[in-house]
Amino acid sequence: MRKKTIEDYVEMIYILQNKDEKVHTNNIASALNINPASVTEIFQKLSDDGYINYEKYSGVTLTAKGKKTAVATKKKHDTLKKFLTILGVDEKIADIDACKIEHIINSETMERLTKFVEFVHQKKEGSRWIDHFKYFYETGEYVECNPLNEEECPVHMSKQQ
Amino acid sequence: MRKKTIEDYVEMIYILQNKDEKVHTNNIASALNINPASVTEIFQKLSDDGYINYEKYSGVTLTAKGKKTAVATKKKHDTLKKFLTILGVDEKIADIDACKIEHIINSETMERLTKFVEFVHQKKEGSRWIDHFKYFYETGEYVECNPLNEEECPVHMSKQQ
DNA sequence: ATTATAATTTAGGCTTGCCTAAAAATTTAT
DNA sequence: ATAAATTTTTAGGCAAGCCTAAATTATAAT
Repeated sequence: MRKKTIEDYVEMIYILQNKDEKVHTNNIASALNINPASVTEIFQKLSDDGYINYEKYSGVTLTAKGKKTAVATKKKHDTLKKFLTILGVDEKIADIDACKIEHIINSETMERLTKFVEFVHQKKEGSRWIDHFKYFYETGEYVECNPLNEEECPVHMSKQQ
Repeated sequence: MRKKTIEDYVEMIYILQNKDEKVHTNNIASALNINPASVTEIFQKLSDDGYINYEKYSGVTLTAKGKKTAVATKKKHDTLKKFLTILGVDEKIADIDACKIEHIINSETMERLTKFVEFVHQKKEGSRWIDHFKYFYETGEYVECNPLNEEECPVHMSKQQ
């Protein structure tokens, strides 16, 4: 599996913290599929860098800095996932890809994607072209509906019936 | 800078090969901003893995396998870049992000993005909602044009004048 | 309270992808 | 054709991110 970034760990601590308050070596180890001994090293590092409060044999909690990073990362993740889902990517795959892309994407790019998701969620026109896109994806045919005769557009017909 | 993948190297060899036929240690080193000594190591590895033909002190050329990988990677890159550009991401940033995403993105996701780009390039309706998106991005306002009165839509008005 | 079990940490090791410095081969200039 | 300059390779080193095995600490069961 891919090497994990600081963001991966902080994000996962954040997620687990909402269940258990204190997060332990083993939780992270099994959640991220790595060896507990490695988690100890990582805890040490995250602590040095000010992301977590760590004392041996007790669990860890996020610092303010850690939480900020976690929230930002999770937000990116969620937006990316939504975005990919809009394009029709399977939810599981969207999740996996979001998890990779969230660490490398430029912030301007992220902003655009975020706006795109917002835009599409404004419904109406959004859903209109999305339907066309899906039809295009499935059939390869690019159909344009006449605004004056939208009811006759094959893309929308099935939905309205 | 980020660690490079096999794909990075193969892709760059492919690009340089179109200019010079034989690609040398130094070309790659300066193009990818790493040490020539490191390129030698990488050449050895790529050769072992069957991506290039390599003989010491002579340059390298791509094998069929190498070329296939290169073309596929470059195609992904170009599509991703186009895709981001459609969303309004600055071209330079789009290039950088494409270069990162191309190595990690799932093939199903890539397929969707590809179709999306094709779809948008079918013009007409594509450009219609894209204009709306841009307007939304810039003003924060979601404006919907009445299909019966499209000429009056503030988003399109400026374009038509 | 003692023992057994489980969790955590330490210690040491491996691989990958880079680096620098020095050696070797090749190319260029005279 | 030889010397100088350049390119390429070799050798050795380093940090990151993981691992296993063994030691330590904490927890649970009797």
